[in-house]
Amino acid sequence: MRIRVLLADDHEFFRSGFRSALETQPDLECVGDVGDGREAVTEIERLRPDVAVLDVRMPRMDGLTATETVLGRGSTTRIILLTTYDDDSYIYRGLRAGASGFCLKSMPTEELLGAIRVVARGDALIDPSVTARLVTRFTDGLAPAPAPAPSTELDRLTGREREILLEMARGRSNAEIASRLFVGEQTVKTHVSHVLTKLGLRDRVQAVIYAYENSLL
Amino acid sequence: MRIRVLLADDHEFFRSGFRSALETQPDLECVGDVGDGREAVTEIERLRPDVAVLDVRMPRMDGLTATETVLGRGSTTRIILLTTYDDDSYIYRGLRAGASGFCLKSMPTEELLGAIRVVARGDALIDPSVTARLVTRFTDGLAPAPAPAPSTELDRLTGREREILLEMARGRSNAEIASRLFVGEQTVKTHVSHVLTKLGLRDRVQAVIYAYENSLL
DNA sequence: TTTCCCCTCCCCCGGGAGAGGGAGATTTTT
DNA sequence: AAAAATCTCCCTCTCCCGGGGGAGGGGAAA
Repeated sequence: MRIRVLLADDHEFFRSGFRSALETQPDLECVGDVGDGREAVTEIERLRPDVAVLDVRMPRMDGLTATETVLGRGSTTRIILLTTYDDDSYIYRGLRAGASGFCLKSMPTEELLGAIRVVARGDALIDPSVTARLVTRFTDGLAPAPAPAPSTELDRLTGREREILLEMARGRSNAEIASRLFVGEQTVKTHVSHVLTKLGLRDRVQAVIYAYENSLL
Repeated sequence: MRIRVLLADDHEFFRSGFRSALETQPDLECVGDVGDGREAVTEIERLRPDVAVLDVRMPRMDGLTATETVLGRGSTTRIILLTTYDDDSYIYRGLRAGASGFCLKSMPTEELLGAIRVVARGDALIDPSVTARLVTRFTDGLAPAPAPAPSTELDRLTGREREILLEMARGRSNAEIASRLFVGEQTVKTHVSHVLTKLGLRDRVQAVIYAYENSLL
């Protein structure tokens, strides 16, 4: 039985190039290719492919949301997410959504085809550049968590955590925050960790960006 | 006489897909494809194609610089620049450089092939969605004028350093910046150090704040 | 009362960040 | 032709950051 693959990418050339690469492989079969995330959801549920290769960034619905949608509805299709550059924040959300693989588009053709076989047999494959820390976070934080409402995210922070976030956003180090708030640096670090985890951010740099983008400053 | 086309893009799939699409067209001919900007310059000057389709983002030299280079040297090759989504900041520079077309990679194949014919006969073509963003960029970029305020410090930075600053401001790690700009991580660290020193900042967190406070984002 | 949640603090550990130094290549300026 | 600037990459070293895991006290809800 050949591995049935669905491809979703908004670049037509990428799709056609991928298709021809798949057709050279006796054990792989491309059952369809679509150009946006909503079509991807529809086709995955209609065709039930073994593996779906989704671009992270697509019109109408991105690959992450598409992954959350189909897996949230109980689909057994394995998902490989494709991204152009390694952006950890995408990867985190993608893995939480239940994606089995995360690859770079610049990856050589053979490796990409190999990745499809890997996830088709049930294994997970993450680009080496992403590390074990994301995997471990994935395995224990594995609540479905499908709807990341933007305004609700902030409410999940406690009062102290919001304070810490604002201090971070002003560019202060943990030690500085600690002395300003009259607590130990360890305490600050704990709060910082919670803030990052709850908001799905990687480090304090992204926390600063979050604060500015959400008009907290 | 067939229209002779040169293609430059760092993604192998994209190039091969594009080539096969071109081969189905009796009036178009792909005279070469290259994977980076410098090769593009070399090949444009050697092969003198009618149209060159250049990805904006490529290793060694980006499509914009390549455009500026070849057109600055008097080449008559028409340039179509390809962009993905998020690099609107480059559009303006691309048009100034004298590019004849500006298209999104997600554009349907037929339209892209049509665009080649359009620019080959001397007309200009800009993707509608690109135009839209260009307009909004103009309209809300009018009020603040040429921004004389933050100039003194900022223009002490070299071009590369400004690029690095923007990358930092988007929350990217040194490794991510390195892969996006196709240079080594050591190089990025050097630039980052220079940026911090020149702007009198302590770390990249403060660099992000600087970028937001000075409306660089 | 028991069970949470919040705030506080501790340890260990890996990895990234940034300083400081040097060096080669290319291009531009002088 | 020589000097300066820019971009690239290498090394070592220190320090902060963030994850994992654990723990105690206090207040609020069950």
